[in-house]
Amino acid sequence: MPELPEVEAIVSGLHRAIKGRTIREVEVLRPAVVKPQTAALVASRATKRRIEGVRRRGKNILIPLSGGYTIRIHLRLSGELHIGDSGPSSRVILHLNGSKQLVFDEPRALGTVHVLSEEELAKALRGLGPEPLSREFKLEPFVEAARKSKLPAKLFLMSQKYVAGLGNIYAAEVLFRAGIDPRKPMGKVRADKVEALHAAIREMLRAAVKSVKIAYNRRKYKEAAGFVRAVYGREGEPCLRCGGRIRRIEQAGRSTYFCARCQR
DNA sequence: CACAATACCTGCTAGC
DNA sequence: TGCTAGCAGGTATTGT
Repeated sequence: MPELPEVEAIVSGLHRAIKGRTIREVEVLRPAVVKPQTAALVASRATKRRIEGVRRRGKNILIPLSGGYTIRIHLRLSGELHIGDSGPSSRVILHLNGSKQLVFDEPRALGTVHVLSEEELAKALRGLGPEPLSREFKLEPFVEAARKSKLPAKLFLMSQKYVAGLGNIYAAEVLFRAGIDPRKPMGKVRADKVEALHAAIREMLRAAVKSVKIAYNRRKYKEAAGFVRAVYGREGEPCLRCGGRIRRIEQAGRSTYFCARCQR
């Protein structure tokens, strides 16, 4: 379900709600989501620890605890994280003081919850590219990495290596904005288009974070990213720019939507 | 090393 | 109605 803007909205809501609380008990209902760790390890590392904050790195949700360990949650495709009641797809429940509980729901059980030492965390996040909304996301290194890459443009963005946080929807949308064919090897994309891509990533994500936060604050989780969709999920429909048909192709087993006339 | 294929899971929906 | 095929906002691991 979530890409950077959705994760950011979840994180900022949770930060306000649970910072400073203590974890009374950890309930792992589906051990598969903590693999390769065990329920016992996760519980022993997190129980009786204080939550120091909630933050985001790429699509990872990070909850640093007193004592040096950090909870790392990845929602993958269908994970959700909220304060409130558990249900049939709840996989992990963190019981907090003040009779609140933080519930990790994941119908497909692809998402993960781990409790990591500083060293393990560094290793888990190694290889993640810069945060697109931070100063670290500089134009020059991005252009240079692009020039050297043979990956199709869409996979370049999805790899998380050159910029963190884009997923299937935003990768497609941003390529449409920059007028880049998702199949084109990144190294063959003209430099001015790579620059346009860098700008589009920042602009689009900044706007998306803003609107998704507003939507989440109103508990409207469904329509959150709706406004960005110029191409995603619009196979056969007219391109908003030229009127041509939006196409759907498959890349690395995932759907890619684009306008073959506007993206070259 | 780069890159492609596959594994990991379950639920929903469009079309017989 | 009931079944099936296809698809899902992701990434780690395995294979070439």
